[in-house]
Amino acid sequence: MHAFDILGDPVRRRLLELLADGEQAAGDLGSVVQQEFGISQPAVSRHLRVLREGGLATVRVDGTRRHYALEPAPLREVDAWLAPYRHFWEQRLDALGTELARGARARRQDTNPKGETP
Amino acid sequence: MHAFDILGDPVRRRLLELLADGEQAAGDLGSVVQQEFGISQPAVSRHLRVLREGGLATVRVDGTRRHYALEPAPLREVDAWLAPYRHFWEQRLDALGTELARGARARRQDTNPKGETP
DNA sequence: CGACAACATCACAATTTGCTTATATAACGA
DNA sequence: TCGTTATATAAGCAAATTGTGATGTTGTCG
Repeated sequence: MHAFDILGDPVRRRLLELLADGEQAAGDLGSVVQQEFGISQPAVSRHLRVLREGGLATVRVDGTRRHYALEPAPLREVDAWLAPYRHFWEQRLDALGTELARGARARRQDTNPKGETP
Repeated sequence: MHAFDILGDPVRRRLLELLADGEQAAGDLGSVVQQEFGISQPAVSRHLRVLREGGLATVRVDGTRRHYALEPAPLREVDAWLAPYRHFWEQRLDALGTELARGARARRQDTNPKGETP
């Protein structure tokens, strides 16, 4: 299953948002998501499984608890897929952005002269 | 339908890739995608409809042709959703990246090389 | 040992999705 | 006007997804 498919579900997106703050027990993730979406515990468990199988989360077993952690690699791929479109909303920055991502370590001395925020 | 749902389909992702190069007639998009995925014309038409209804593409009618163009706004939202995760793979670059996004104005000299009007 | 807690899996129903074939619509050109 | 081209819509079907209630499976603890 492609990362985009996995991200298609709002429950799973929420789970990933929760995981962005760091490792969380399945039960803790569950209570949040069950409340917010009105779904059952097995439903949450299934979503967690999809995240696992899609490589978006890893589990650490600790006694009877399962601690889930974010695995960023697939998100990175999504980010990479998005790269060619980024210039549509960052038109004048993409050239420099590419360079940046490649490792050019900024010989910047005059960045953001007007101090603007988008 | 959320942008992530729309991006979940490989045919639609391919269509967007083709549209990244600029406006394309439905037929041209179709011939590429039909060949690559072995699907029929109605199938492609349906995918184009999903892109339209999801706000990812717009159509310009020209006689019997329909020219599709990319509408980047939803992709931008996806990009924004991804932002909180980006530091997982760009740890030492994100500070500069932020600064960049805020208005650093690249010494660009090659804008709009083909002289196209949007 | 026995009961409870934390999670996973099973079995099945309801939707949803994506494809195909057939057909409709509309503009063009002879 | 008629046939052709370009594209969309409709009808029907198969497969995948997501949910629920029931039931496992392991640890933990008194």
